[in-house]
Amino acid sequence: MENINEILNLDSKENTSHFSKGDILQREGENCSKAFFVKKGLLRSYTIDDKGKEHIFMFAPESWVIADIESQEFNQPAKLFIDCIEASEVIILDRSLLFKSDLNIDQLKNNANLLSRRVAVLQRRVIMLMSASAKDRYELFLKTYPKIPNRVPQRMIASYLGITPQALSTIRGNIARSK
Amino acid sequence: MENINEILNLDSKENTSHFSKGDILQREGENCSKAFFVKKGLLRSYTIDDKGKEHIFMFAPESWVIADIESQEFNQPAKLFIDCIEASEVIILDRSLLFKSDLNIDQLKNNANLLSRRVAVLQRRVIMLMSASAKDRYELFLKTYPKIPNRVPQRMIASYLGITPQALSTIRGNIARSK
DNA sequence: TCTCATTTTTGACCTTTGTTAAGGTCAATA
DNA sequence: TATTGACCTTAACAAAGGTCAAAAATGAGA
Repeated sequence: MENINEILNLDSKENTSHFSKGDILQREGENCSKAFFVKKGLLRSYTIDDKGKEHIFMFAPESWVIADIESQEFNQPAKLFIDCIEASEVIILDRSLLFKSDLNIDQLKNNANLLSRRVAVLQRRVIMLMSASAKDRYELFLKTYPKIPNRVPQRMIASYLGITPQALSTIRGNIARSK
Repeated sequence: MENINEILNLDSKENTSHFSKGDILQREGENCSKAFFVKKGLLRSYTIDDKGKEHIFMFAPESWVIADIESQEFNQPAKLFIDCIEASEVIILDRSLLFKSDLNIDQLKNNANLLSRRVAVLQRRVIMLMSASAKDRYELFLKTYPKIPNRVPQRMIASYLGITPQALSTIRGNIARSK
């Protein structure tokens, strides 16, 4: 993702927005033609279900792009909230840039590569959710995102893994005890 | 996905391969530089875990493309098996076509759209796996893929939903009884 | 430092789903 | 017809994870 700035013809100094911890960049139900490139800090996207429970869909630390691609793709109001876990510097990208502007061939190819990456990550996540126990999912998460756990409260990790904070606490207890 | 043939500069008559029910197009561990466009029939991709249990990652009926994008993206041997649930006619696409050949801008944009669709579908699946009960997942599956259930044994639907065939049978029993 | 709110841990109990095993249906075929 | 094998259903029991509640730990502000 290193040259996303170039890809999108953005001068990062001019286009950077600053947000505080807890600021909400996108709410469920809003129009969501935007994507967010994280220069600094940490964002997350999540849904809230019927029972008011949060389900974290992804974390976006430095240099990641985060957006509600499903809703954008089908021209629907946002299904995901996006907010700041830490104070963050963000470049707001208009989604239309990705497809409708006059990008050159290399830019488009790079674009396709970014999307392929995203598909790859999601493929892994689906398989993990289907086949692995909560404990295995937690350990895989620690391996895959070694820098995130220290920056995120445990209840959010639990939410990302699809379990309750209590279950995660128990799992951590078991792991610690068995060492 | 209607004009994928055109996108990939393929003459479908010359490039179509025929397979029988049960034929395996890709095995775990193989090189997987290929993708498969289904002209007719039904394919599936799946993993087999440590305990020998199958986990179906996706179904691909007519006009879908199926491939192990994760492994391709990271240049690894295939993690997924791909085989035929029904006798099928398939166009075998070389993955390199998607990025390395001299595609024009429109083709590349279409390409990006296909990938966005895929991301969108996977986003929905992840959220579903994290937040919905097995019964809700089954009912959503029926709504989302109304044509597939009749063509697929129930144990495969169970495998796609991430539950055992017995659990699915019980759920179906409950649904039938409550009507 | 003290306080208050938030987060994490722990435990008792419950629900959902997995496991194992048995029996039933149906189609292909000897 | 009898047999085989794949698939589906049912049920008893086990295990994983959820729910509820309360205590302990942590942390940000005054």
